[in-house]
Amino acid sequence: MNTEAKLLKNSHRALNTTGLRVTKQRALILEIIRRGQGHLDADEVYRQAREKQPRFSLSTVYRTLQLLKKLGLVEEVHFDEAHHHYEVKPSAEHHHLVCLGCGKVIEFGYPLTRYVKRNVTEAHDFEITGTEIRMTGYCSRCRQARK
Amino acid sequence: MNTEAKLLKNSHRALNTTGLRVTKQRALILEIIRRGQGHLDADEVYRQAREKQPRFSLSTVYRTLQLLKKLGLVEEVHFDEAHHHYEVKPSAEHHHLVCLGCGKVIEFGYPLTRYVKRNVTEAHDFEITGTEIRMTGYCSRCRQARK
DNA sequence: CTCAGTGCAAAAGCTTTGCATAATA
DNA sequence: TATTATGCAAAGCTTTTGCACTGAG
Repeated sequence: MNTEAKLLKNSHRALNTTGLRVTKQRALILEIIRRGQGHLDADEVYRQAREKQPRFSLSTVYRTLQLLKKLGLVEEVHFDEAHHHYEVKPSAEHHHLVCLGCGKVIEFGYPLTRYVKRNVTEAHDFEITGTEIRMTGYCSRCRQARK
Repeated sequence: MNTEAKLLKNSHRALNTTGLRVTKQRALILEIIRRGQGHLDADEVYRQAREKQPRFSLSTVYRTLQLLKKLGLVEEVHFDEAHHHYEVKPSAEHHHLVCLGCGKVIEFGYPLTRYVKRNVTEAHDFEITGTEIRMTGYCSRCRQARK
């Protein structure tokens, strides 16, 4: 079984349930986002997709991203910039450190949701389904460069 | 001393230092953001500004917002939507709860940065200057409506 | 009086939509 | 074969930029 076929099969599990069709484009986008270690924006996904399928369309990227988001397969992440980034939904909670100097994004895990959740839930009568922590600052390299 | 004059005087403290000029527009925007309890986007600031000064320009809103952000007077907040929201920089740390049902934004204070900061700083050799926590979920009203 | 700031209009991103064609189930 | 998904092009938004004019210092 070749790689593409495997991909399609994997994607089936996720897509097939709702009567949605499994297409090469959808499988490819999902794969790109997985490979991408998160933090790809729509345009980067598009560029990579075109390397494999030169006629790949930007609209398809956006439409598929929305679809996958709705299905809960990928997550939209918000940085300081104007556009969104996407990553496959992680099972373990993790957050982001954004360097204001070079733009590098570092992921870090921190098991605080459970803890914070209880407090916030009680205090505001709010059912929490997702948490995103974004910290900004300067990485070691940029700090040295500033001296 | 009338309100406008007071506003201008208050803004002076913040703006005057860098040789920047204190204009009616800048004072007005600052005031709108203060009054707005945070969570205003550029367009809302624009609309409100035009009520006072009909010829107010959108460019001025964007330019001023960037300026105030650079000066550290306002903070840019990222929600699920495509555009940014602004609020006056709070002295005490506080974060956001976004309702996926009705879009309502609830602010909550939580003194966890200090605690998390130390851990993250050490683990990643990263100097943290800002933290934003965004939790999504459903408020009590929307939970009831879903039943 | 000078130069920073403003308004207006035009341009530049990023994202969405309409419609005919291609592909899946 | 019946729809759903795609590609392409055009439209829609939000944000940025250029330039002549206005106003703060």
